[in-house]
Amino acid sequence: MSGKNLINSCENCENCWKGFKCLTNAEIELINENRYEAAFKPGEIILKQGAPASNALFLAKGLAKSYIEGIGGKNLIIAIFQPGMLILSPGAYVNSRHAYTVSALTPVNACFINFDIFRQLVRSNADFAEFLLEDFSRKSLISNQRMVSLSQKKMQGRIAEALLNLSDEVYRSDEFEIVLSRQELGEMTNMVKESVVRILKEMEDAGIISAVSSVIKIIDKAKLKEISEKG
DNA sequence: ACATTAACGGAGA
DNA sequence: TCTCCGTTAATGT
Repeated sequence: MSGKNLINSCENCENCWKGFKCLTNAEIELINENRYEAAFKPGEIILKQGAPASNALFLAKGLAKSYIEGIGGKNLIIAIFQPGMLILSPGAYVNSRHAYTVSALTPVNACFINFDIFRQLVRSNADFAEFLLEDFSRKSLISNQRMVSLSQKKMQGRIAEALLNLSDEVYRSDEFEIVLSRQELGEMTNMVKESVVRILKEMEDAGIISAVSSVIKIIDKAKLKEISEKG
């Protein structure tokens, strides 16, 4: 960790969580005074599954993955977090433990805010609370949908969905340099890395994508969508 | 339709 | 050096 290039205030943070727009100046000040920003290198653990959840976390810079350390040492990647996103461990309101591990995929800056402060704002500001509810609900919907995909789609469909997701939501481009390894792509789509390699090659041979090491290019997006939807 | 295993070369620590 | 990654092919369920 290093202490370079930290944000000096919430007001001038371009990547602040949109929920903070609901706060009064005094409440923003409260957040700012209780904010602990830290920098992480790729691969470093930001939140550890099972450890006490005493903070709300905001990603100010970089990309991070959340994953559940499952059975037999197998990981399941839950989500990719981007700047501006709230990372509030679902366990925070339930058992005060992190339900999943969050680690940095790129250099990351993250702001920690004491959960008691966060909870205080939820109680005192209804708009803030409602925004949080919407944020949480949206993540829940996505999670449920992913459960269906992982359990009902075949490998091609799962990979297609993951690639479309990365293209549309994370990189916002049809050509991107993926920060995930083939192993991690497998942890996202519930398959072994060998299968990931094989499916990517099949799709490449079919002219749907190009995947040269970490640079992925979507050539036939319509076809990829079809594969994703058909399962 | 998948996982597993083995084998190999390369990158990086 | 050792470990992780990407890749291919053969084999197992």
